[in-house]
Amino acid sequence: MRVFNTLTRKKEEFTPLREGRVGMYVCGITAYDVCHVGHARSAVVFDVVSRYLRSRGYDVTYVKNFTDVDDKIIERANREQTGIAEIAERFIAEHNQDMEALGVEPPTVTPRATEHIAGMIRLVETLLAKGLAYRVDGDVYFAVDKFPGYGRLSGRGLEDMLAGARVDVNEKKRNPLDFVLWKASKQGEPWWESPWGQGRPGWHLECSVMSQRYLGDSFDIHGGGEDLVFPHHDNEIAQSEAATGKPLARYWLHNGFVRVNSEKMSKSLGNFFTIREILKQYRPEVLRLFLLASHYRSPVDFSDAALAEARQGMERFYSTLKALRDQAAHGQAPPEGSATEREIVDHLAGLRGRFCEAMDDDFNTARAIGYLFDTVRLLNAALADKKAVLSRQVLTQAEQSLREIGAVLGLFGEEPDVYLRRDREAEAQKRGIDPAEVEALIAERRASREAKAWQRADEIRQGLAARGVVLKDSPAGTTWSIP
RNA sequence: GGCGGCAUAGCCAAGUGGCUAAGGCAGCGGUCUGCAAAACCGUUAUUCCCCGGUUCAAGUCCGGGUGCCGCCUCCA
Repeated sequence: MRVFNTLTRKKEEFTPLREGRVGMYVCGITAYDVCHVGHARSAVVFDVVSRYLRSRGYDVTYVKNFTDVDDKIIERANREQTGIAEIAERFIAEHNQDMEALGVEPPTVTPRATEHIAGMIRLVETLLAKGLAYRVDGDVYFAVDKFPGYGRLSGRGLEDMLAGARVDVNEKKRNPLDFVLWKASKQGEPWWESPWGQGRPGWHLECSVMSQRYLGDSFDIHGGGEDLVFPHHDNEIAQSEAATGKPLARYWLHNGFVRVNSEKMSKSLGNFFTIREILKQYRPEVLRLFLLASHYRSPVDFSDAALAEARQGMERFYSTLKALRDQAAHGQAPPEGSATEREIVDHLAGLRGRFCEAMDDDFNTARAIGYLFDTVRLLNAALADKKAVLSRQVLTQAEQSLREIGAVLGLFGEEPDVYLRRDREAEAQKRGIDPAEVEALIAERRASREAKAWQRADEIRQGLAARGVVLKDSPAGTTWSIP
């Protein structure tokens, strides 16, 4: 298995510190607002990473934190005349709902910053004792020039950064690039007792403490969005490694951004779509397929057209899954294996290998999904071939293979009938189509067809088609969909 | 200003120097169908932004250019 390591900017062979086990830490959200599609990407990407590692037999400990004390939380709490705990609690609950809806498996541990204040104070004390930090008026800062190799992850040296115009002006800092470990709380801000007075932790500190607490001084994978590379992850490295003298994480993985019209989706730009807003319009797996159809490090452009395309793809998968199941239920189960059956069995036997080959190459979900579509095409061809009746055994095996591999991507988890029904309901609602009316027209058309009144039957079909409703006649009756 | 990334068909997108450049969506032709839809078959990039170089061989490596994006401030 090879993974791209931000630290070296290369794909490297993945070797965990302890055989058979993987410790993974991913930076989670600051709980001050509902999650948008950008958060969904990070969550889905690392969900798939942990699912895949587990499917390869690793015992994965996945830690994802919640930042529940921070300027923005304080700001919102003040605005709403409530406490930061209430705000954090509320948005953590909202986050958890969104993740569950998206089919994201809960991480092994989901620690919160405020549960680890004591550990943070200890880490600051260690850094002070080692002379890597200094105190000013109740604040404690990390002295970046005392840590050789500061900025290694983002690939910038101190000189590079100082040359940049945009550095924080703060009189208290010895070096403009120093960052706060602990800050004295102002009037009305939440605070904890510390050796430096009443204060609160700096943002970077919590991840250093919580990763160490749950995964040890050194662990295998540290992940997050690419915007966290600098300064957050560089600062984590500085704090942790300065304190322990050991490398923090072996592999640093960063997912690319979700864009809107070629711009980063973000709160500050205001160009974001919340997860719940999208899930009103599309099945959760549509969003997952959209996100996983590109490599996790590439940017993806979010748009309704892109989601609509992913929806078509999911429709294709579920239609095949449904066809496999329907035919297995009604099939006559011929005993002898035909040439078509042998071809399918051979193909399925190799599918897992191809899937792993793609995923082993830095979690190439896009390629993996391509292989799944190959399988679908082969199966559809066999299903469409009336001469080649497939045995129940092969049909079931095909369905199981698809589901088993899909599960690693968090796809194909629904019953095909349920998926297709719900998908249609959402689409009907979106377009203001009344299902009862459609059913009534279908009944009228059936009567017309029975009377061979083709003109009226076609009129109904075309009328519905103009509104996006497509009818499909089969020996069992007429069904409808909104492609 | 400093640092970094990306550029592959109408669109999305994979592509680890070497057989015919995955896959999806959309389109077109056909099979099937009363007509359709779905599905299937066929078709859609002599070429991978431009220029130069390395190599027997480059979408893939190197240099230059152009365009887009990100980080350097909270940010997944």
